[in-house]
Amino acid sequence: MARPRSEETRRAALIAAVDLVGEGGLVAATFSAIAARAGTSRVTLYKWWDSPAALVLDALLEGTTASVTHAPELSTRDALAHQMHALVELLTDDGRTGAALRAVTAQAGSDPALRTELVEHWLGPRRAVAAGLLQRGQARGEVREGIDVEAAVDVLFAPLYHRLLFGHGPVDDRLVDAVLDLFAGFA
Amino acid sequence: MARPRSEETRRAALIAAVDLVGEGGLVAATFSAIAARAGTSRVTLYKWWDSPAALVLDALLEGTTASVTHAPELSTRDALAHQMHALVELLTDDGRTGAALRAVTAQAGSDPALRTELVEHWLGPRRAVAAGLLQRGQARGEVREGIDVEAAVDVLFAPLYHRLLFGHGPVDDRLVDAVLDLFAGFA
Amino acid sequence: MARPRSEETRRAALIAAVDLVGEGGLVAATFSAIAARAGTSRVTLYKWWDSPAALVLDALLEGTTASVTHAPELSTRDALAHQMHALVELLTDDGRTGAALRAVTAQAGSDPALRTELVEHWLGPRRAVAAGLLQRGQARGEVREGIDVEAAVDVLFAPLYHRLLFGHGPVDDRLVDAVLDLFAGFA
Amino acid sequence: MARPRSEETRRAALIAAVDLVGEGGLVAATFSAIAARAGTSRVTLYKWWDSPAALVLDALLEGTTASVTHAPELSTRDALAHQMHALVELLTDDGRTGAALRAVTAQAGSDPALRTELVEHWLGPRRAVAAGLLQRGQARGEVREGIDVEAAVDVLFAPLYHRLLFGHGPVDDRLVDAVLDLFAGFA
DNA sequence: AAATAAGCGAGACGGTACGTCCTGTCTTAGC
DNA sequence: GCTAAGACAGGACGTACCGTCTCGCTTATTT
Repeated sequence: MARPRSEETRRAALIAAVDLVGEGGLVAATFSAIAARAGTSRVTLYKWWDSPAALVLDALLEGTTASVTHAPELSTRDALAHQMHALVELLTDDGRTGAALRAVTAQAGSDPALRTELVEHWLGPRRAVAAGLLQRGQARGEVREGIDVEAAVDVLFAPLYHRLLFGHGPVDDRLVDAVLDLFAGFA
Repeated sequence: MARPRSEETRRAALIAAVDLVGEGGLVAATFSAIAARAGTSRVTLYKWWDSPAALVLDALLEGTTASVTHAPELSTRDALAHQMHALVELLTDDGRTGAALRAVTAQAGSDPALRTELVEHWLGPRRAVAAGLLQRGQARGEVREGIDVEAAVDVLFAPLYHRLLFGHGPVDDRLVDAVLDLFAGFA
Repeated sequence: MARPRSEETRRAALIAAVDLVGEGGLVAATFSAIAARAGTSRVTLYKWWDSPAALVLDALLEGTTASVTHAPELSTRDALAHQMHALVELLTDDGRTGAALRAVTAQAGSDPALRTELVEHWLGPRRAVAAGLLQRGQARGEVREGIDVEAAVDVLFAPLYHRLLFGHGPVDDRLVDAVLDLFAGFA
Repeated sequence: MARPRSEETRRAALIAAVDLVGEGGLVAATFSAIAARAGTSRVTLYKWWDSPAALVLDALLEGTTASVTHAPELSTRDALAHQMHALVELLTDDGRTGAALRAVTAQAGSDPALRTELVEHWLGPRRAVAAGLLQRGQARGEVREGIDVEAAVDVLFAPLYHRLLFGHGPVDDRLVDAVLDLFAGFA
């Protein structure tokens, strides 16, 4: 019995936010700036999102829902490699997504609510996929039984996020191969 | 030929900054708040540091200069374990340092200048030590010859920083052991 | 289609400003102090006034709108005397207005925008009245035809403002009488 | 047993101050700016002057000491006209002096100490000369006996300062003539 | 069809931090 | 003892954004 939320406004906000992050980092993506660019009212943004970072995260999740892939025919190593390469590509592709993810990641360090969201909706699902692959590998005999699966996921993916954040080395396919080469989890 | 910088003021600022980060994250550590707590002038802070994060980093570096250890009698694995455990302890000890490092790390994601400082003065020296251990290990025959040393350092340490940032799992000695167990760099 | 300006806030600012000028001169009437005393936000003041002096001028204009008087039955000399005495009374009455006018007048010397405002909304209307009286006097034959009306207005009123500013002599009714006695404009 | 005050430094400060006032008004003539331009230390300025305005006034007095003229052969009217024209010339000549005087005058409105200085060392001597001329005129029979001499001085000179401050009309020789024409003090 | 309720743009407002400027005081060292 | 150099606390400046608050218009449902 009331007017429904305007989808048009919502999309305009998401696009404006990601654009602004791409141009000037998360600092540039203030509610004021997003509202101005999206042609909406600031109050509307406050109503639907807690912070600019939450808005960017929302955009991020919307833009990359189809990242969970099924490939039963691949070996565990190849499947993991596939997922890692996909992440690398995502982070380095057009810059937009990488910049947005880096911004949100950084902000999460000083915003517990955002961190929870990020872990729950971004990191969690991706970790679950990787953990699933490792467990499937154990069932198949391709992965050692005794390993700490959670730690293994960290060993495989943390280097990528780590370099994304600090920029002390490139995030590329060579890194993925090197990490897999140094991973002692395979049988 | 002029009044020298007040060391007292400087220390008060460092302490106030770290305390504030511990209490309310980097958001709480504004120059205004630091100045108020340290009993100094805001302008003085602007004069000596570029941002609150830079100030916190300064405090961090000052508080942990003696982290580079020599232990030639240890095996490469034990030496690396030692360094990793030391990092874990640092991050979990009183909470202060961990919170500060998390804050600075996060902020580095959206502050290139800070990132440079952080990589140069915090991450760099620690990575150099680890890389040195790995190379010494290669000379000793304890570490495989063909590995990518830089990537190896990432594989070993990134999981710790990763969990520090996202909090999706504990940063403890068990994690260190699990990571070392999954590290395929040893001969 | 938006929240209307708060008249309450506006009045509080005007009162606070005049009070502060009365207590400590225009130096004391900073936007910070006015905001603090009026219980408003500093930013709101910046939004509506260019400077504390402009705010005080606003208050001045608001407080003395009814100064233009009609008295067709008076002679030109008496009408001018009336206006001059009214100004004297205004400047010496409670001290508030005199102090405010002195402050604004002084400030106008180093603030072109304020000077324009002051001339346009304070000095101008009052000069126009006086000039009107003189011209009416010329039509009536009470004032010499050949005089420079603008200069005459200066001769009559400048001494009052001059003494207000420098305080080298009293601004009182005796001065008004003396000035009129020394004015050679009457036929 | 001590180093004497540096005359060189003093002159540099005076020149710098007047220059700065000429360029950007009294607002631009801060102790900081004067010190920087004069190549002296700020503290030295604090030691010798109370405020930038006092410094400018000092320069003003120094530059125009020779303005008191003797001319016994002139009529009272001509002598007064001479003094008034001299003032007009001073205020309009190169702009430097006029700007400085206007600035100091304005500042005097909100600085009692400066006002005292200004009245005592600038306005007072000039008023005394004019008053002296009027009294000499009374002795000679050129000036009416019954007039208020102080008020007369105001009537003659206030219009010049008034226009200088408000800029509502030109300060020129025509004004001087008009004022003298409207002055009813002559016998 | 009208009433109702929420969505929304516009903009005012108090609040807080920003980064800068100047003040007045101080400390140190050179002349 | 004058001076230059510069550190420091303090306070105002003008700006930006935040989060909240009226407003009044628009847009769907729901009686």
